[in-house]
Amino acid sequence: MVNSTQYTSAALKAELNSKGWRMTPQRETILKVFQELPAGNHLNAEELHARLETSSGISLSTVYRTLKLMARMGILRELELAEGHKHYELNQPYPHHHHHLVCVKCYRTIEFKSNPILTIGSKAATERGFKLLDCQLTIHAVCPECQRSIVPL
Amino acid sequence: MVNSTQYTSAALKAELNSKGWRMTPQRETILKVFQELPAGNHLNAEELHARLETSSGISLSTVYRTLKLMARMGILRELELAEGHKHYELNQPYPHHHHHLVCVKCYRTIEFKSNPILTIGSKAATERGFKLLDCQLTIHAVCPECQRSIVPL
DNA sequence: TTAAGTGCAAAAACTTTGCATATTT
DNA sequence: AAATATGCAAAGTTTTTGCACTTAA
Repeated sequence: MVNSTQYTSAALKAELNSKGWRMTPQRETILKVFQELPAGNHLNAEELHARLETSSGISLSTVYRTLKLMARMGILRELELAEGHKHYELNQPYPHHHHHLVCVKCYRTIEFKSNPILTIGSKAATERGFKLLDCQLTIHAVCPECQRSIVPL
Repeated sequence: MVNSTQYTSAALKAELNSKGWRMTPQRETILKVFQELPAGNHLNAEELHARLETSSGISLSTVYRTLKLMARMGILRELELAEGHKHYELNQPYPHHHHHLVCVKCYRTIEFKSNPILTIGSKAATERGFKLLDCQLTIHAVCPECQRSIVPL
């Protein structure tokens, strides 16, 4: 378990309460799933729901509501890597913060880090008075394998 | 009309043909719509279809198919700025290439440029053998106005 | 000619919402 | 006690697909 200490459920509760929202077992469980997710993994709503269903019976509605809430709070990052559905991962601070290189054909995804980008992104936001939540470079490209294949689309 | 000379329909035809695909009036028309779109504008499938419907009667299916095709060819950029639907814009080279700063609450979007990011992105792709199609930094943040409002979500 | 592209309508996939009930604060 | 959150089922959006017909190469 690599990332489990980043963001405690107490911190989540505090942040929720400061805005008049509430901590619930569902939200705590969902946070935990993301914290225990191995680096480089992402989940969409359906996948998260599948993991939760067995143990806790959290509904799909709540999954969607929680993902949106946490993304807007800056706790989760919304990734648009593959077709059709958003994926989510923990929004981690500096040493773990990373970007994505995605093959538009096979959707293979590679993570990479870059401090300069983080710096440029923060500056772009703050100098316009925006409060930064997330800063992600997404590179769309064709991977070496797919460059060779003549497969269409 | 600022960008009309960037990418001719002849160039599109050549690129399509090189892969066994075909130029069609629909594809030509859609390219033209994007070329004539004022800087800073984006269209989703529905909006593009609405513009086409009046004159040319291009179907929604074709709109979706064409957007996906052109995005994967690197001609269009797929943007994930607001809720629920993708937006598209021309994927423009260097002097026009830009990134997006988006308010997660009101979805106000600001474009900004950065050469260093383009450089870092190209390098990240090519040093892994990927052929670069697009490189976009998306910054999620809260705009000054929305920081003041206590409106939830 | 013949393989790719289009339009249509139907289906699929994804996400949101209304409402009664349960829970935090 | 009051207001937020949840679960369920239903509805809403967005996107894809099958198929017969058309058209570019």
